[in-house]
Amino acid sequence: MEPKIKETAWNPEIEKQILKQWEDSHTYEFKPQGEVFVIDTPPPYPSGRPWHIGAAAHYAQIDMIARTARMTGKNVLFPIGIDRNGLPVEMYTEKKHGIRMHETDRAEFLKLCATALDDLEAEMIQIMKNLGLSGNFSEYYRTDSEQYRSLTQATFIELWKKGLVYIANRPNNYDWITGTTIADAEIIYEEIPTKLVYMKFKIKDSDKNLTIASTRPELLCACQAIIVNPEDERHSDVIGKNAIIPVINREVQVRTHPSAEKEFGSGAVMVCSYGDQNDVALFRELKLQEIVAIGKNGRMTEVAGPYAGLKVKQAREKIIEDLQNQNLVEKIENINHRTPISERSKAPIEIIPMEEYYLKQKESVEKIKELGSKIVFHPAMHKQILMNWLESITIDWPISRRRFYGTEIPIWYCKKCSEPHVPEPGKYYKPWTDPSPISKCTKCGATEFVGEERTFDTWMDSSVSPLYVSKYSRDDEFFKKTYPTTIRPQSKDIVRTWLYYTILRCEQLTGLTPWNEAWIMGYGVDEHGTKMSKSKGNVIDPLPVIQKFGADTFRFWSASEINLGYDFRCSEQKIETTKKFLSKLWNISRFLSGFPVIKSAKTTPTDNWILSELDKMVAECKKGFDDYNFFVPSTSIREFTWNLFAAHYIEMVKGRAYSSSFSEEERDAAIFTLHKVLSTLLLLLAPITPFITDYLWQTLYSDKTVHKEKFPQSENREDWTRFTKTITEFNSNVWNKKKELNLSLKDSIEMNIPGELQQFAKDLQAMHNLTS
RNA sequence: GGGUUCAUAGUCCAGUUGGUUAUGACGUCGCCCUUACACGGCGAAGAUCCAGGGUUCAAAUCCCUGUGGACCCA
Repeated sequence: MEPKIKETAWNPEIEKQILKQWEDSHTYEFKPQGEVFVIDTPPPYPSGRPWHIGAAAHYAQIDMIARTARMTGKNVLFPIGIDRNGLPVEMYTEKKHGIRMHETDRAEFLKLCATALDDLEAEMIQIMKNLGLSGNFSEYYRTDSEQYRSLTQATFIELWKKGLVYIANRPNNYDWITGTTIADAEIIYEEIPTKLVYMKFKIKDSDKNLTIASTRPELLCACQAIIVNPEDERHSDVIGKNAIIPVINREVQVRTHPSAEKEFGSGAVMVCSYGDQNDVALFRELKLQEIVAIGKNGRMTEVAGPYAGLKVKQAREKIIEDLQNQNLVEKIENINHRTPISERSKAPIEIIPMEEYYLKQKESVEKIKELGSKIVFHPAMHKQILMNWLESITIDWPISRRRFYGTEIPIWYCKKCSEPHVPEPGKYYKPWTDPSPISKCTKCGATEFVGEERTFDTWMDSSVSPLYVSKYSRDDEFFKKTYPTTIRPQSKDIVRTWLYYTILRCEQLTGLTPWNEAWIMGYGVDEHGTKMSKSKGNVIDPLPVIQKFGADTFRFWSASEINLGYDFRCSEQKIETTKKFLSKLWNISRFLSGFPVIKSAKTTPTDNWILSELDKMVAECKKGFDDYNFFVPSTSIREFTWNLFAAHYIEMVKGRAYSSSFSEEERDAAIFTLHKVLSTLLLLLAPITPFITDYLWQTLYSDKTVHKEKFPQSENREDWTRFTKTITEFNSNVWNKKKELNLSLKDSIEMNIPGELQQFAKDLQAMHNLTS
């Protein structure tokens, strides 16, 4: 019989035809019936070219989750969305057009942002399609669409009415480059070289000096207390006395507080509004009157006297100079200071009191711990990231931002009495340009309103993604069937933001968990283990890699390289060598395509042996699939296929399958077993490498797609795996012996088959041409 | 300072509840076209399982201490 498969290698070009076939026959259409499985897909952010190869690997794996669920008979909702709100596109647009957002017409600026996003988004969608994602592309959503933003606004209005939103004037993390308040989660810390200035403070009514070391001398004008450690004997004599602030010449009291470290500087610390978070805590605890020394423009305010109007850095230089001129500096040390900076703009953040909207979260912490404890994490260890974060929440969530490209806060203020009003939920509101939907102030009865100009923190949008995909408030029946959703896949760096905020918001709105499972992935790093970044030049563009090697190769690499939850290395060379496995699978199939498919047969010991090994592997794969850890099935399938099935079994039964000196029954048993193993392998590999498996499945076994099939089950066969070691060792011995004697593999040789292997003797004799 | 986590051949990685000679891949080096595959086959070299201590008849595996890295928090 002529082999059905002619080519000697898998051609990734075929992927395009298969993709079209899936699309034309709506292979992955979701029906909200039976057992449903809903994925809260992370909508990727098109922040620039190229898309991160680690992200592409991540989405390939999310698709494996979807396909795994389908192969266990579930109806899978795998939404595809694009996240389009937030700072990065604003910064990208500013740079691209050489403009400043706050100096540009708002409507004009928004248009430029949207255009920039469209281009980047198109490429992303193309990569996702090429990767073979079985998602719902026909209904892909954008977080800046009217429908999405109206949901964000509606959920805000709901929480507002529940009394969970308030305005407060509080010290805020402020990024003066981007001109906006930022949440704790957006702050990163960097070691920055800075001067630690030892300044001399005169003690009032005494000739004593107290030395205080600080990295922020420009905040002297905002100093309201000096603290020393109560156990620090060096300073016990000045406690309770007043010190005179150098240059400023104002008096402040010296107090004791345990947060003053004896080892740092001189042991005495000045408390200013606000040098760092510890200052904020001390002002609150000691009930000090705050002095606002730095303005929103990043310059010193009037209270700084001669330094008013200078930028923080300039003011620092100037005041150090003045201190030195007046002989008030003891010494200056150059140190590396761990400085909080804005994750986005990389500018040092300032702590400035500002009026912002807050969403209450402190009182939800216990409830979220309870929900969190019920969510199954894959891998389990990453639940700890959430729990640690919950432990450290101290303030409510500031949700307002002074930015343009985001969902507008739907509030109108009465022009007369400033009372805020929220409109009815369900529509998309743009208060900065829309006429007020409120006609009369509920407080004073006035009829003129002014719209809010600020937008929400982008996590306000992202945190309702499970509600959006399950059609919350849009389609009750659909929502009932799909919420809580099944699983949230995401990377581990945004557990404390996206994962946490989603649980918070969904709990506040529905009282339920957003999902039952969370699947947490590590980062993709380069081949040496360092983070990829544009500045280092070690970024790998996924598109050419996928075009060169094909999606299946990329996917199998992703599965076999990434151990769930751990960081993984990306190297083109590794991806290239993965291709060899697909080649192996292809050629095994090519060999089998020369034999008819036989549905049942009376198997021989050799057949029973490989079927028993197959059974064992199926059970192992199941464990991996159950945990959505594709490393487990991909590596065990590869090892079985290459090192047992191809290397030993196929070689052992080749003679029998070609039927030179065997009975018809024996021949059929070999052919039956060969097909049995291959078809099982194709089913197991279908979620990982959907293209090649579907092609081979349809060529060899069916006129229907493999992706409507179910996983094979372990058959609890009699265990023959105890022979594996002896068989492989015997084969190795023969090969070695022939090599020693300089014989070709087909030459005959005289060797004894060990007693244990007598039941396999006929196959072994034919395989090695034994004469004994 | 606290937490999570990691440490196994030149490189990457496996090692389930402790049990003979530590898994596989990449790379390297030999030999080989053998009727599925040279994108292949066979073989070889390459590991003080981070260090020290403890538990045990027995430790890569469990416990303690330390060192080094990654990430998070303060």
